[in-house]
Amino acid sequence: MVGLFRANVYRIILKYPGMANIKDVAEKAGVSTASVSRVLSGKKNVSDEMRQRVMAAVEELDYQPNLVARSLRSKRSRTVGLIVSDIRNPFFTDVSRAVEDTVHERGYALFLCNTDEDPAKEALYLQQMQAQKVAGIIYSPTRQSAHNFSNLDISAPTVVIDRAVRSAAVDMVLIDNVDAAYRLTLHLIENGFRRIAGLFGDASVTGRQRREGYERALQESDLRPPAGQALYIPPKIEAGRETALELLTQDQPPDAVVTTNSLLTAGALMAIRERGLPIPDAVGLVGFDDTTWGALVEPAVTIIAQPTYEIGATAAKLLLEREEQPDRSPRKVILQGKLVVRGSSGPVGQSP
Amino acid sequence: MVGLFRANVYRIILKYPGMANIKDVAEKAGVSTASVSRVLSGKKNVSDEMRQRVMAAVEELDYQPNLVARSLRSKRSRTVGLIVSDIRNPFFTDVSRAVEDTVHERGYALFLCNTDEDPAKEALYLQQMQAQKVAGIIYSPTRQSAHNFSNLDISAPTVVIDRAVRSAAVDMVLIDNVDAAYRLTLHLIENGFRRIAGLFGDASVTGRQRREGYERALQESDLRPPAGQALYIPPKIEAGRETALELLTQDQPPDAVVTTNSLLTAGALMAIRERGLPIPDAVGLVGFDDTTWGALVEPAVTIIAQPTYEIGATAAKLLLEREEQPDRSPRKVILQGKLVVRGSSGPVGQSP
DNA sequence: GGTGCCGATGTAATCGATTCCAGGACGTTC
DNA sequence: GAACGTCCTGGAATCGATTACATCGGCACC
Repeated sequence: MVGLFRANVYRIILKYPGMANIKDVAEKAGVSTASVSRVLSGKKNVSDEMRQRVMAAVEELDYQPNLVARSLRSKRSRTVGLIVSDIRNPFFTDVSRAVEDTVHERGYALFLCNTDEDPAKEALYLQQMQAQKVAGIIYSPTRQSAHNFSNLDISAPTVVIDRAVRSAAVDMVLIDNVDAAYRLTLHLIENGFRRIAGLFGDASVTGRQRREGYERALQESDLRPPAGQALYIPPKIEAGRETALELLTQDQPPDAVVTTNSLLTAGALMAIRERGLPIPDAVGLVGFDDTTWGALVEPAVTIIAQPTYEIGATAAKLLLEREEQPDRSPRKVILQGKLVVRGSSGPVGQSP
Repeated sequence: MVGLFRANVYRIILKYPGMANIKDVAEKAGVSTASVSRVLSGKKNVSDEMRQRVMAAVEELDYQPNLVARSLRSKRSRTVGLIVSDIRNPFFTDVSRAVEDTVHERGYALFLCNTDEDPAKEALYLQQMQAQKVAGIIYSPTRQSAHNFSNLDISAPTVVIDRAVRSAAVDMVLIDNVDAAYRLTLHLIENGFRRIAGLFGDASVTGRQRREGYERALQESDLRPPAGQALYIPPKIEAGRETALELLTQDQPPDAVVTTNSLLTAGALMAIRERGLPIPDAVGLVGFDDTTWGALVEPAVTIIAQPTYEIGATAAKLLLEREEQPDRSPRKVILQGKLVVRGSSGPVGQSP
């Protein structure tokens, strides 16, 4: 007797609330589970009476469909995965927010992963997401993966962001990195800087592309990267700081530094401060990404503002569009960075 | 004939690679699916020969278990949900990274949601996560939800972070906000500030607690919040800026401002700059959270550094522990913020 | 040698939905 | 009134795993 009572309590706890399943709803409404499913999935060919009875039962039982069961049977889920190197990079923070907003509007949930630019971690996450049967993946590949993208056997729809890949058979949302870095560097040259060092991220293809734009701008003005002062380094604040410290101690230090992401910019700024050099009079500084701090430091830092929110939102839209039209030909959306001129880039000799 | 051929191609595409299921593995190995499952789940009572045959078939077919099917049957998933107000708040960015690291180590994936402090969105996300059958939820509730936490009928294991809730029946990871704000305010007083304004976030209970610490510190020194200068406002940069601008225009402006999160700190800093007031000589400024920029602006901002990574990691560990021991009594982990003294907080009249 | 236990394996039920298919009711057409 | 199409509904298969239960062989014990 006691045993039975216990069992009942247990059952009640387990069943209530929100634990009713489609069978319970069907019973309560006096219809089949097939009909419940039809009503809930908004199919037509359902009578008004049926619809009402089912909805009443749903209300009464506080029924919530089990999404796991649903995706098992229907072979698709309302979940998308986002793979970035590190969510703490403000660029990816903003992108992730945009992605989440956009997919959420359409009833999708978001898986988030950080790869730390580690191809092994990346491969693992890609596999895990596919095992979870995500509807699609938004993905910022490491340099290695960008190279052999086609070997990655990703079967889920994929949108690549921020970093171009070789394979053309995938949607991409990028900015024109060569052009952005070109404009950024040109701006320094126009303001009178001549020995322009460059700190480029070594983990992704964006570093290479941005270096290309940097070199092109120098070339066109008959300048060259100062020897040993255009370097690929890990995209981390500490690496930026240490490398910049070293540059600034050399015999012929640079009169300006181009950096290609906000972490390197922060590191370089710290180094310049530590050396006690006035910006921009002794050293100019420019970078990428519009961070909170970039506008707050003094002088504020000249940067290329990437349309982060738009990148994330566009990627999410492309992905969900592909759900509808799996065979649509792949698109490559190229957005423009915006040069935001502030105090850190000169002109030389005219700062207050 | 053509039709048949097509069908085969389609099947091949669908099946390969990585599309083998447990039945395929069982057939290839010449055993039952039950045995495959037993081998893969690392159960004992499996012969060596069985293990080898199954593993060989798994290799050969590049089999990956379908996690959706697995969680449907076994009624648990290796996914945890994280619900924050906005991932772009540096506090939550860091926490999310810590959570992801920690759950990933144990083979779990992470769902991320932003509620924008909107109880409706929050309720929706909570429901959605439970429908997805997450293993647990890490959750930073809005003020409203913190109040009626027990009414939320969350059936999944939950760990509340950052913001205490009324119900004691849930794990929590918090910092001692009253004490932190007390120390922060006391520090200003000790440095000679007297008219200390306060900008407190209005969306969460942390704002209230931090105000309590602020008031306590003032009281103990026989001071009071300047009339109309201790305010609850939305935790956004723009709100912080506008409110601070207004404060600084009053007849008797504050000689220092306490802010309770990094967004309000940034806003207040902008306002002080716009008014052309020197920090800390005309106005002192202190806040919460150790952001990149807080150390880079001049003068650098005195703050309470919250142990963000530890908070996230601890919350994740508590959650996964509860998987093992569902009936363990709830724990409340209280961590300490660390006062990081920098230039923005004085002492008055002695800045270089 | 019978009994009982244990370890290894297979068969089949099960999780909770969707979806294929069959069939009944009803209307239309010739 | 037979034939046919359409609309609505329910029964049952299905998705791909886990797991309860049954079976069987071998070994120890009395």
